[in-house]
Amino acid sequence: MIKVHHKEAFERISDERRNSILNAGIEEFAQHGYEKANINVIAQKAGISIGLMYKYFKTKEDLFITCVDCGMSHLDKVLQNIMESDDKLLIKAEKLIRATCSHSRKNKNYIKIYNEIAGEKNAARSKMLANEIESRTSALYIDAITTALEKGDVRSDLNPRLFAFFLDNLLLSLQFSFTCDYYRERFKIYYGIDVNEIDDEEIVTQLLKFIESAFTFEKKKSSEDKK
Amino acid sequence: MIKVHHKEAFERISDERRNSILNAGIEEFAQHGYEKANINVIAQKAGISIGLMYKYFKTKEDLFITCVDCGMSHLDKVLQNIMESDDKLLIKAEKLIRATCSHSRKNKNYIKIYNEIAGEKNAARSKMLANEIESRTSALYIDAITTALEKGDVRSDLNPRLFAFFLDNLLLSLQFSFTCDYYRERFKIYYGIDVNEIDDEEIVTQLLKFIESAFTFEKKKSSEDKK
Amino acid sequence: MIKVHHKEAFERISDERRNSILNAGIEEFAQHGYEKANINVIAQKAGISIGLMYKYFKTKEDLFITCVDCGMSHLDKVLQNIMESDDKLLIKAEKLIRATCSHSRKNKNYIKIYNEIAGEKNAARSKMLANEIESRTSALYIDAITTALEKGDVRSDLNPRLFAFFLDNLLLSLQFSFTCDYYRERFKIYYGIDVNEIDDEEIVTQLLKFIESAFTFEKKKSSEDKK
Amino acid sequence: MIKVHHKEAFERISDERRNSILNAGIEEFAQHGYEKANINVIAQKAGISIGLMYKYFKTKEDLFITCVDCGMSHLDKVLQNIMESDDKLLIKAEKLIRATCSHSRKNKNYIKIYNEIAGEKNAARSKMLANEIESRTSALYIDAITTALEKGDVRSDLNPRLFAFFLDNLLLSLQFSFTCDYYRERFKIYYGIDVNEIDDEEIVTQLLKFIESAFTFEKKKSSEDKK
DNA sequence: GATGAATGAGGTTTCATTCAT
DNA sequence: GATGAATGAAACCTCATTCAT
Repeated sequence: MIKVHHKEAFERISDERRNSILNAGIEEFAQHGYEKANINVIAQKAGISIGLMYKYFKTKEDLFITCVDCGMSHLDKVLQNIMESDDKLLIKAEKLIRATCSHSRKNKNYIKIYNEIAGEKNAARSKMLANEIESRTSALYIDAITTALEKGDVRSDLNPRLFAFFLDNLLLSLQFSFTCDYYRERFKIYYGIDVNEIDDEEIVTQLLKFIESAFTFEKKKSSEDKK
Repeated sequence: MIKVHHKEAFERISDERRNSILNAGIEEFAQHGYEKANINVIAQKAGISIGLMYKYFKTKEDLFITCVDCGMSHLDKVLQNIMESDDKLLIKAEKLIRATCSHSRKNKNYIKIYNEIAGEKNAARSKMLANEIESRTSALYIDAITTALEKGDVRSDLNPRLFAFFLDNLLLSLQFSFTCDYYRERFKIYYGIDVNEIDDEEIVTQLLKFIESAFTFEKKKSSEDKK
Repeated sequence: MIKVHHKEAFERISDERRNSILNAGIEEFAQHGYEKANINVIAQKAGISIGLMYKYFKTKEDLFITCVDCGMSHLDKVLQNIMESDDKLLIKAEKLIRATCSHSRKNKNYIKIYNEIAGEKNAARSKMLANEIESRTSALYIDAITTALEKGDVRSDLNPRLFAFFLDNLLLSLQFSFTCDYYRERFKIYYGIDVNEIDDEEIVTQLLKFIESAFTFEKKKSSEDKK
Repeated sequence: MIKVHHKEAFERISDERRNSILNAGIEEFAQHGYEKANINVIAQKAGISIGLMYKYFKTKEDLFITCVDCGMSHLDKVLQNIMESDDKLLIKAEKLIRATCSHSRKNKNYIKIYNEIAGEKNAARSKMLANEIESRTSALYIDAITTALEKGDVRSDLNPRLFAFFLDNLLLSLQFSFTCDYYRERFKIYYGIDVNEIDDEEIVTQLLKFIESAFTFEKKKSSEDKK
């Protein structure tokens, strides 16, 4: 489904070399952002010649997208695991929050690259990337909520697509707050403490409360609803 | 309080020219991002020579930050208005959501610039920008929630700083979804419809539900907690 | 005799302003060298507008030459005083050495400007400057030596013009060693101590010995010449 | 011992190209001085692209210093040869003077570059360059004089470091007088004839006299000291 | 006379991409 | 397949000089 962004040659190389290239690329793109990342440096870090790099990827952009795909597939696996269980929605939510915390702390570069594409200025590329990255996740969330809705596990008046969207927004922002410079500083301003000096438990608890209530609370219809 | 990032000469010019420069800068930075934005183009759009541009700003970075400050002050005024009222927290929240929608639709470039700094890779600059931009907003949110907490208007077991943080995360993500290419596409994937082809009312309603419940719901302690 | 390098207007201004301009120019040119010196900065330091600066001088070059002339005239006065006395050559030499030391220590910027023109790359400008600056000095030296030669005060086989040249070379190098970065470091390498941490007496004594002998020694022709 | 100022790539190229670059650089820097020298012109003269130039040198400054080192090493070899002989000091001096004359006439650009660094305004760079360039020479001179002193070949009351310094000053000034515009004109003013229209013999003879006497003469202590 | 805003050519440096070997 | 030397367009920034007021 997802279009590949590398030349054929890239498929014929050893896993070791492939990983070495992807890791070098991810590191460089995460550290400096797309524009300032330097392909020649990536090739050097990966231990291959720049000429060979261009045997594997037609452009810098293709290398970038391939790195993005690689980073995102990691995240995807985590989600997939959680979402395919039989847990109730709120159990899943808790798992998601915990997974978000630990994954963000362990894989900062993946998140940084995610943050980089969140700033993408090119409409066409945005479209392509969003579809590659968000389709599966969004479907998982929407399905889970829809199911919960059918089972009566959540309030009946919620729009599953929008609630899925809100939920992901919260997780997305949290991810960035763990890894990206601006978001980290912003978190510190809100919470008062640097994200690296806290125990995640308080955040998990509070965010879970926030989500849990949002999903389960339902106003009594009777009285007056703004009228 | 906030350090200025322009030379004195910039203060001596006519409002017309100042705005022309800021608008040209905001447009260029919003469209292309910091790295690819071209100072010569900005000068041209603003109708001044490049030499003069450097009489006003020492570096491209300074011009950028000045544009950021300009864009952010607009947003700030909107917030200030809403938050200084006597409304209850949830009324404020509703106003905030509505303001976020309309402001985002009207001032796309400001939001795009905000998105640009959210991707900042330089730690020092991130710190500086976050403090310039988030300090006031966060204080307003935290205060409002704390007050509501004291009045018993919201659930008693919430952490005001974190709930403020979550609230802002939702609004932030919403803003970006209205304006930034990647987020817009992501929104479309979740909601099914492009953000430009919808009426905001459904979003306002749903997000308000989400927030309202999160803030007011309180589980009965006694009975069964999980179990 | 010396061509002026300023516009008429420069002659009509007050001494205070003239000095302020010259001092600002001398400082800037001494500190940064001709190429990197900034006329706008000089005008600022001098407390006048850049427009006015160009009412006084047609070009940066003219301002520079005027500053040079000003600085050199100071040195000239010192020399004139010493050389017009009735002292014997070696007495004059000692006075010259002492004057060189003290003048260099007190008027670093003049010497630095002198050093700047010693590096002049433009042949025509070099010619003009050298004639403005060296003519009088050289004449004084050559005359004094010629006179001493006639009186039998110095060895009979010296060429007065060349010995004057050598003498001035020694004084020139000494001046630079007191003030110019490269020469100062070079002095330190030779002498072992920074020029700012020494008493001049040892230098005066030794240089005087060097010169005195050079001027007065005369090998006996007859006897053994190297044998 | 001396830090290199080029990138590795510069070491891997052919002698022909290396020389072509160095010569182009030396010519440009000698002709126009550091500030006005144009890297693009150097690259063009050397027959390479500007991009490649920057593969060899990180900055204009590094290219300059490399050119300086190259030029200075030539001079060094000449000196080394003369100073390592068993000749008496004055024989060495004569050889030095003659070598200075002929080397200066043949390698004007090296001397012009030397003159350029003698005008260096940056203290740190001055220090570095002086130590790279003057250390060896000064040591050779000081050693030779010290040895002569021990053997009784020179006057017993001279300070070897200062006399070495004076000697080098004379040679330095002579060098510049052969090649640098300002010094050349100054020489003409002193000697009456352009340095390019004379036979060096007179200069050699006279300078040797000057130095010889300075080094060997010793006043009788007893009799009259001044007065 | 005096101002200083305005100009714009020009120089250093970066880096994606090509191609001969 | 693999190399890495080579290219050159493009961007930021400086500053001598002009000129309208």
